[in-house]
Amino acid sequence: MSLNPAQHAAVVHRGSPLLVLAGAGTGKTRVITHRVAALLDEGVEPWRVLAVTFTNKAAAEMRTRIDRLCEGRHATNEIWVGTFHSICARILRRFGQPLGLSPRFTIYDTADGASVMSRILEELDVSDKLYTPRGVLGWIDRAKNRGLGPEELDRLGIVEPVRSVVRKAYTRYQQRLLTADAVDFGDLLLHAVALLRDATGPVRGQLGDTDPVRKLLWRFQHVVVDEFQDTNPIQGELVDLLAAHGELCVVGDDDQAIYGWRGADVSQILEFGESHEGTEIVRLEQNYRSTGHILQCADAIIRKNSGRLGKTLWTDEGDGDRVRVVVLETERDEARLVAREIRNALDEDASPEDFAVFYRTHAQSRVLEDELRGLGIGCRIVGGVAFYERAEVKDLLSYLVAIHNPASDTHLARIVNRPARGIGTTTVQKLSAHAAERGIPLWEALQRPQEAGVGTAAIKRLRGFVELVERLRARESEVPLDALLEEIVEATGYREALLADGDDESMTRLENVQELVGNVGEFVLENPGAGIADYLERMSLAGGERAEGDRDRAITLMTVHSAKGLEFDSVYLTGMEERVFPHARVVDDPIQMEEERRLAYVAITRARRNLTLTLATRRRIYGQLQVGIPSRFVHDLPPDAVEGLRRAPPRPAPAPVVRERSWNDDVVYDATPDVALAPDELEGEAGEGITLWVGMAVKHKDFGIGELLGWQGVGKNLKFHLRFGGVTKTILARFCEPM
DNA sequence: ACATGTTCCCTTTTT
DNA sequence: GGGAACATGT
Repeated sequence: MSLNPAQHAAVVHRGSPLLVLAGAGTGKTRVITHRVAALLDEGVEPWRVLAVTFTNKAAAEMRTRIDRLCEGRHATNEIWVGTFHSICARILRRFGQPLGLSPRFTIYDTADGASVMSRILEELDVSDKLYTPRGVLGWIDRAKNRGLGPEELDRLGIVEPVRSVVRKAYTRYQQRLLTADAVDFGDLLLHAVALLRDATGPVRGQLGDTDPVRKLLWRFQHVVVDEFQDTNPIQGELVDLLAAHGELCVVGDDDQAIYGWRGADVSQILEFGESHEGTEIVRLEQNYRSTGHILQCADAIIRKNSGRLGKTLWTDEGDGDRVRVVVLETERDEARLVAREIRNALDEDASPEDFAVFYRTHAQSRVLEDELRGLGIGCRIVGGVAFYERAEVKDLLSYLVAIHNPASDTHLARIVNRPARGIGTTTVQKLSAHAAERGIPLWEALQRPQEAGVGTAAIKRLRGFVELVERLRARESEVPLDALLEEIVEATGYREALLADGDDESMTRLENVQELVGNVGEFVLENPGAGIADYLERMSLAGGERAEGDRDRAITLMTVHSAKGLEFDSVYLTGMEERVFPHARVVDDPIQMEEERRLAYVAITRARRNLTLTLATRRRIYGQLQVGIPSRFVHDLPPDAVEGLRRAPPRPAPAPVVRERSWNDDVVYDATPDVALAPDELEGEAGEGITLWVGMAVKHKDFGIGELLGWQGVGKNLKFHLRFGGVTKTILARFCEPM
């Protein structure tokens, strides 16, 4: 298939910055890969091309597709393709020494950072109720996303006394990480930018410059950035630095910006033209993915946002089936419906990989997984409670870190008594305090425990531990990584301890340990000669993406966020209720609501042929039964593109009786035979009641007439969120009357 | 030092 | 409802 005119224009444009506004399903990756291939065909050397993506999956796919396009004509492996974080890691390992980092520095994940921070907060002696490690790290992360140091926190709008605490914590945290030869995610970007920024002094570098970092500034003749709408300011600066002497092409879709909460700044794509002189803008609007009806729904959702660059997707493939909306009683009914339909389709020879089930938050996945597995449908759950967050996995990975990087106190402290070897918290605390006092790494304090005032019994055990770690450390260079891990499992007594315990939980842990060993084995197979550092980097940056082998016979369950960039024949978008999607936490903030709307847009545009939106009128949230009403996004869908949904006729004002299962809303589900559930599959019973909807008028005897914003609870505890003029109140429904 | 009990907060979204 | 962090008892 040849490129359409817009795609072609984006591929061949040269000589000035290029902004490609690529709507969902318009062949964005195609444009990027063709552009890179064209550059190589024109004689640009592969090592002078950089392609940056947001996720590892996208990077892998891009590389594969570039390889395929170039078919051995070019040394495509010399192209730099990677995520922001992996590219920064690469730069810092090579050139980070002036910043105090060794080439073998460790990348700390959020949990590692939190463990460092919790000690710092203890030292600072601040209230652990007011200042939690993750809370303070949140501020630090926001600062880092914008390239701000400890002294510039006021630019975040952070006020006293929090600012002082965060400033002190931030300063100490950076020192602590540096002495541990470690960086966190934010540092990867921050340090790389600092390095490159320093190299752009008054003495401008040039080709042939001997300074390695200045050479780097000249290296890339072409830089291509994917998903540019999700970049944060520091990433924007990084891109500008790397493309300082080359040509920059950014690709993205302002309508798919969904990471504002993480510091991404849509204005970078909105204002790219202004900030980059001579920018050429190309719009991709022809959609090759979805049916017309799906696109009509997507457009109806997104057009309500303000501040868009504005695109309208179109297809010449026809309208296709209508988008379905199915209203169910409870989240279990919802899950059963999804499971039943997919089961039927699979029985008629559909492929599992064509199905995806989306939800707003991970918490919603459990019931769905339950019901799907109940019908024998294999599920692949993306993200969620990660394998790599299990205690046993973290323990073993901590052994790897501690062996590889003796300076990493936090990992050493984690494993010193794991499995239990009689080195208790008192002992570890004494050693830590001693190490901090003398300004030495914990590892050194461990070797001279008598100086820290540790008792004789503990001293003996510590000696055993130190010898154990040293023995394993010696093995690092002698055996392959997977063999080393096996030795760790044995030599530390980890396996023995789990076996001795013998209960179900320990057996599960043992299985996880086996799985980790297997995973490392696979990694070594794919990357012969890889060491601890390579594996750990993959773990931390790839979020531990697991082997895709089990993918074939399984359907995919994931949050809408993780669905970005993917497409499926049939998509189920579940939990389409107010306060679920859109999430309760954003309904009062118009800015966040726009992001939520973009999220809905992303979800809808994932579907190729079939899209089903489901919602439950009652749902358990935190174990509390909540009454739900159809999401505003459901209301926004164009009636002609949708089935299973009709407006209820206006009703006379009903009596103000409010009981459980006491409302219907103005959206009614038309049961069609293949979709309907048998009565015995439904939880609870039907009942008659009144109609409630957001925006309806409700009267209260003291406050007068208010506008209904939402509600919570059931039965006697049903409460209304009401706006009376400028004030909002939450009032028990039984004190109110509908108008 | 470890096992069991209790409370709390949680739920956005993740490189 | 449920997991993790804390507290208490042996």
